[in-house]
Amino acid sequence: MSAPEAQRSAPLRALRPSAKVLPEHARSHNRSLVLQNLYRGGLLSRADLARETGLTRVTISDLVAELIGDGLVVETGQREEGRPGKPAILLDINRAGHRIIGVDLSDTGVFRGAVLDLDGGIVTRMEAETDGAEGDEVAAIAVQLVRDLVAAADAPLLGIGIGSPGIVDLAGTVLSAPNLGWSDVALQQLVADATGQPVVVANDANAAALAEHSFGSAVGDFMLIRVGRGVGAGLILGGTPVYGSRFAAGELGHVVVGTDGGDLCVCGKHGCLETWLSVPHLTAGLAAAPDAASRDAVLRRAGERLGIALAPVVGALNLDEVVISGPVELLDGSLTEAAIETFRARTMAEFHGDLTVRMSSLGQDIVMRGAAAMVLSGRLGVS
Amino acid sequence: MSAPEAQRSAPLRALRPSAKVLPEHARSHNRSLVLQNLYRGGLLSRADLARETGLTRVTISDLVAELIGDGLVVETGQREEGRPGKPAILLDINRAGHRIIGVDLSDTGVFRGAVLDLDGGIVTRMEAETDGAEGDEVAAIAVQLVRDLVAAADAPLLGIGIGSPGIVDLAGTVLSAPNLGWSDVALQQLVADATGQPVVVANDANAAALAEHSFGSAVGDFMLIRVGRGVGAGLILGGTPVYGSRFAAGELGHVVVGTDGGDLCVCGKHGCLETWLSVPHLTAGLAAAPDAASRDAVLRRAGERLGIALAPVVGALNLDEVVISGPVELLDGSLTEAAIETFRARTMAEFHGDLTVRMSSLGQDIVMRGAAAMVLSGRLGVS
DNA sequence: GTTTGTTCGTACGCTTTACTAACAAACATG
DNA sequence: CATGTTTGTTAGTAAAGCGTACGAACAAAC
Repeated sequence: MSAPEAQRSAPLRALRPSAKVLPEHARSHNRSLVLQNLYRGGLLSRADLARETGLTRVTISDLVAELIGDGLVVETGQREEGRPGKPAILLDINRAGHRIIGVDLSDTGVFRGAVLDLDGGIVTRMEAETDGAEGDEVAAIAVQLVRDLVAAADAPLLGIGIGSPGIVDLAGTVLSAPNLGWSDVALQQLVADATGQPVVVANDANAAALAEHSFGSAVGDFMLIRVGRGVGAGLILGGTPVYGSRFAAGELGHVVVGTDGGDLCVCGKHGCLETWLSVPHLTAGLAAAPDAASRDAVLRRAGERLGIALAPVVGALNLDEVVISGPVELLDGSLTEAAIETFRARTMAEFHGDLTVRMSSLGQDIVMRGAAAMVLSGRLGVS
Repeated sequence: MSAPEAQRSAPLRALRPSAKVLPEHARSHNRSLVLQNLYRGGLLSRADLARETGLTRVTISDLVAELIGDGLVVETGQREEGRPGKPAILLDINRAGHRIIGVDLSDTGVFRGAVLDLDGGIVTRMEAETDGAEGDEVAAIAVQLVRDLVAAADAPLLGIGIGSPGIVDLAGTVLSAPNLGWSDVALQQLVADATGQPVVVANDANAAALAEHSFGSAVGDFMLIRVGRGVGAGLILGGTPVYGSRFAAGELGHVVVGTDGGDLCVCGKHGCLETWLSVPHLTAGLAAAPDAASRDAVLRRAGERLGIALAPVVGALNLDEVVISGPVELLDGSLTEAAIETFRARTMAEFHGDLTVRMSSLGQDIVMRGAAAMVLSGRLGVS
């Protein structure tokens, strides 16, 4: 869900400077590998981990000892099985011992946040009305919400994740978010200073995509289309989010779709994807429709436009899946069906026929949970 | 340039199995790091490399000794400068001591190959007519061409790179290339068995994109559009090629563009990108045009369609650059101009205004040179 | 009840890797 | 000629993972 405007001089993403790699980096990679296996499967023994990772039992024991020392892993008892041999000591991530804070700044008029457990489950919810505030004022509201959440956490925090609208660079600075009146707001720094916790900030659609990747059922390469006040997308290729050279990847809302005009958009163009698909336009269209059939036509038209926009992107990237996130009552059903039909009619089944298009199952909390997934990914290397 | 059909049950790209990392992997990474710096800058001393990479002089000396032992690096004499201190011994990649073989199978009726030096310069050219052969027969022609090139090489080979039309998986098997009558042809294995050399096979558009990345002026994230008998694309994000989940990334030729119909395509749909942009369609359109003005209109219409197709892709990925490769007399000029204009009219300048669209400067040899770049990348880690 | 085989986790020593510290060689400058 | 600088190399050290070996704990077979 993106802002209609962004600053022209956004910094270029630094090209991978090809840094040296030391053995200790390998160590930290293997540490993450252990955590990933524990995170997914859970309840594995050291010997299981050795088999799973290819590392030796000795190395695994060493890594696990380190992780237990850091409080990230706990022994949860013995495996009770009728197998011969010494019974295994089961390990798991210290799920009860840590919490994550996830915040969603993308809603209109309200900031939503939560204390989450390591599985993305919500422990405590909080909201803060923004009352049309802008700039520093609304930033202060966000910081206060995070402070309240930190105070409400019932276990040590792993970190704080924030999904913000607009363009966000890799340092967690919101380069531009017109809806909040933000321009070059160093949100990550701001919240880190206020709480002393590790903070990750990313675009809300990217966060949502990560949630679908971590907690939803998305596998492989996929794009998440987020429909709300605007239209934005988050993209995950090979397990890694795509940010774009100027951090504006997924800014699809103001791309013109089709060659037959369309409504005038706030950006000045006609036929932007937002003029077909955004929630305000959809609800307006539905309200103006006299009967059920024409309401269905509104939804189908929007779905068709989505399919038209998807075709070249899926063609270029050969995606596995497109996930749609937003109000179910609007998006599920005719709209999604029309999108699929249109997409299929416009691409070659041999290349892209196995693409699946579906609604997200994560509902309203998708950004908060995605923000939590960002923390998991950053702190544990779990993806 | 891709095949109109591909098999339906293409294998899914294996998802990163999250392998363990050993210190020796770090070593090989640092080895590549040294080679990359030498490859680009050239003529650096060990101390220079240490400063450049952040590794110590000791480690660099060790790595360089290994690389000299492998014949990949040579000392090229002392630096003659009026600086105090011991004069530096300059190093460079052993450019004269190695050759690469690059092959382009994407042309109609002829396979083109070359012996190249490490900078992508062409030392010896060869061609082989295919005379409409198909299947195993045409594969044998390709293998023989490679054999002849190997025999013609005047220095030890670093490896063999092949750019093939169609869908190619990571193991170098051509899953599908209708123009050649290929289906599941293990080309890499075939050529490796015939020559005993390291072989890399990839889609021709991906190879071309890599050439533009390595030898051309493309920086950052970009897409290369290859216009020939068909239309295909190669995509490089963050310095790495994008293959797609079923290796069909870049298969844009049979995506329908626009919402106002279009000519009937061989695939059965109307208005595929190929029906606007491919060389056969362009030349046919130009031949049918009565005067210069209407010939220009043909080119502009094609450019517009390209711009329409580009808009959602660039929007989703926030690319820096789009490079077009193909017959200059058709593509450069009105067509490219129209593509740029159309693209700008359909996206937000604030997000994607700094996109550049231009012709490739690598000409006809782009695929062969890209194939050589694949070898460089695979064998030296140079990208 | 004992033996056998299996599995688990750990102790020890070794190899690889890159680092720090120190030093000789070679040059410019005063 | 003495001094300072830069280069490349020679030790010795710390980290990481491996292979081997071993004790502990259990099931199954006799």
